Amino acid sequence: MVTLADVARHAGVSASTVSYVLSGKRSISAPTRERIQHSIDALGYRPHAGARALASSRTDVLALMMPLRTGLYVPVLMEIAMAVTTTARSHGYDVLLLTGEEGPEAVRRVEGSAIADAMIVMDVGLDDPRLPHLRAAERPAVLIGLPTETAEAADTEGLDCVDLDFEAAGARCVEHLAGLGHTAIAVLGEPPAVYERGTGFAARTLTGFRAAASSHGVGLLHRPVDGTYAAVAAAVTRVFEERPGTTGIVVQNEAAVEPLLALLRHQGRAVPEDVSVVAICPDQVATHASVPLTAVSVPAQEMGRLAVERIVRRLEGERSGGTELIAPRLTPRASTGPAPAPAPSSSPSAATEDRRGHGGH
Amino acid sequence: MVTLADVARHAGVSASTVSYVLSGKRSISAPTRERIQHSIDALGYRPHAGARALASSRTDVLALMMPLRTGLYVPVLMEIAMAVTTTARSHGYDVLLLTGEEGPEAVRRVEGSAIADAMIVMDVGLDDPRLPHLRAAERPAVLIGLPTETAEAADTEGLDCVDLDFEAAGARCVEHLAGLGHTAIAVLGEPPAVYERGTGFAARTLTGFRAAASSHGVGLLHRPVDGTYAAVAAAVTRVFEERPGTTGIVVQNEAAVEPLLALLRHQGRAVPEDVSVVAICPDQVATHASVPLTAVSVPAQEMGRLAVERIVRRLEGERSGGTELIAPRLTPRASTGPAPAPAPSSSPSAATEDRRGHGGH
DNA sequence: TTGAAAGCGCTAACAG
DNA sequence: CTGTTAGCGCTTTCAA
Repeated sequence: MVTLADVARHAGVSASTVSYVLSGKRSISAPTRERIQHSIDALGYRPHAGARALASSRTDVLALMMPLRTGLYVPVLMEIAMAVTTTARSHGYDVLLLTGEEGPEAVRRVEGSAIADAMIVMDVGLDDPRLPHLRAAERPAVLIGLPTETAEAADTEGLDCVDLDFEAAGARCVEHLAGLGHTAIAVLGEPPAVYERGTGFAARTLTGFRAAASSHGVGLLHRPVDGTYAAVAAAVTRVFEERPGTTGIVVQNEAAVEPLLALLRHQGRAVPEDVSVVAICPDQVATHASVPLTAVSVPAQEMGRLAVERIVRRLEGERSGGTELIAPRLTPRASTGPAPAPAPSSSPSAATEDRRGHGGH
Repeated sequence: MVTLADVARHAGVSASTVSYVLSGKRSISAPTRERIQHSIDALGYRPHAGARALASSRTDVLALMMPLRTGLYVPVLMEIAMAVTTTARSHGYDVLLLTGEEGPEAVRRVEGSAIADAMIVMDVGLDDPRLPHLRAAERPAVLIGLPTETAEAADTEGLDCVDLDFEAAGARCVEHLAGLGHTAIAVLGEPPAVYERGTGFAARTLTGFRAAASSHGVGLLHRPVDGTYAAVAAAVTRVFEERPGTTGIVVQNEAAVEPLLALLRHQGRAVPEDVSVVAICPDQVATHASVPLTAVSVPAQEMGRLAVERIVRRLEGERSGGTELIAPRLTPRASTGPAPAPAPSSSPSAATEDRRGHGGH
């Protein structure tokens, strides 16, 4: 193995000089620098990561905690992971992948063993058991997600968070439909398991849906669904029985998109003439669906990139930056249109919540 | 930070004794061991990964090279990655995730910087530029995939490989259909890009398709397709124009599965009465398809697990284990049945290759 | 069964 | 602008 000492000898300088050429932490005369650089190339020298970590207390590694739990849409996670590794590399960092359910234990492991300089934490839950450990930890952490139901109630003290503003995203979807005259809307949400474990983004989106429905006087039904045709069919069928006047559907569940469109087709409901559909999903899914979908895009890449940039800044000494929410962007496509002529009478009175009807349909 | 020296002091022993308790590399009297263990717990000691790596030349990290290139089905990759991290943890290893197109450079980086003890390499191409570097490297590597078109022609000297036997898998699909009396078969393959860059598994499957078609006297058309409805429709339509007698379709492209089934439905071709469909895909996809698919399953988890177990054995001193192919398992489901009554005359003469017909249809 | 001590390869004062 | 030197925390001979 080629060591720094080898390079120093080869170049006829001291070890520290070589080290400083590598780190750039003090100025070296052009001639020596070139000579050293030449020796480095000639010998094919690479600094030993462990030695460097020991001496400098920096590993140049970021830990990515990505528990892959049921109900999550894998391609989005993967896209985030890719963006994280790519961005990290461009800043000189490698990425250690932590999946699995180690939870708090993994946090302690990273911290205690100095395995990574910082952590990026995904799939954040409302009462995430990792958070106390993250706050207590020396190393900085950034969450992709928020551990709260609303952006305001952010119990985010000492934690950096990056995420899509799902609350605004949910509201935006409802607003879009309300603006087109729809007054009865159904939401096909993430699988039940996702809500049950209190996943932050799902909870926040729901908050947004409800707030917008309330303020626009729109009726709203919310149905978690697994991403199977059967589950979607059951949910949608029930929705139309319970609220025959439903003309707008918001779907926040990538796996449910095609089943939904197939079902509507099957039921003879035209999109968007009979039913308008808005999705919250990656652009890729929205544009490739069998009907191009009006959608708020989930900017997976941007989330990964922002998280890394945030953490890198913190590692460079910057103070905690609090919460950074990406503003939702809704792109109108072929799946939404004006509400069809309404049934004879109707007098939408006030806000409406799940399973609590409001008069008029 | 709690160091080994702290523990030693706390327990009233020397540093080396603590180290040996941790590594178990020499016998320690029960009393001292317990005392030390108690100190470790009391102080919350964790060995410093960098220091350990420096002193022992072992990092307890495995590098996973997973370039995410276009045309690959992400959930399968993710499943492999998960299996890798999980299995690795159960053996005491962490996983460093390398995506991106660094290729050979990444291999050198891992090797030179002693960043990981071994590498697991995915998305192996026929003439993969990383291979020479892997052979030259000190650290062991295992490929998930084969860099060859056939299992025999394995230019696998000094490389460990783990994979599904895609060649046998391809053959198995054709045999299954041939056994049901189908004599004209079409293959919907991976996206063109996958073949163009010489991805090993796609090439090997094709080899298997062709060999089986040849030996069973079955006509075979092969069409790479992107996973879009339009691409599938174009390919299938052309197939039925070129070989109207086609009654069997093999699909090796997860994204094309639903578009294919939708198209057949749309064309009024019943599955399996008019057309039998066999897939090569994860069980998950086969069972959740709108028609449960007869399929050779892609055992993503098993591949990841085997790769790690293989590499762990090598790190423990075992010699290179060569190539290990998982035997394909075809599960009959609802998508295949006997070939429909054939057109009046036919005299299948001999083997048939892509785009070269054989008489009788 | 335990200790003492010499590094592993690098960084970062401290000196010049 | 460059060299000297003292560790970083752990493993592992060599001794006892």
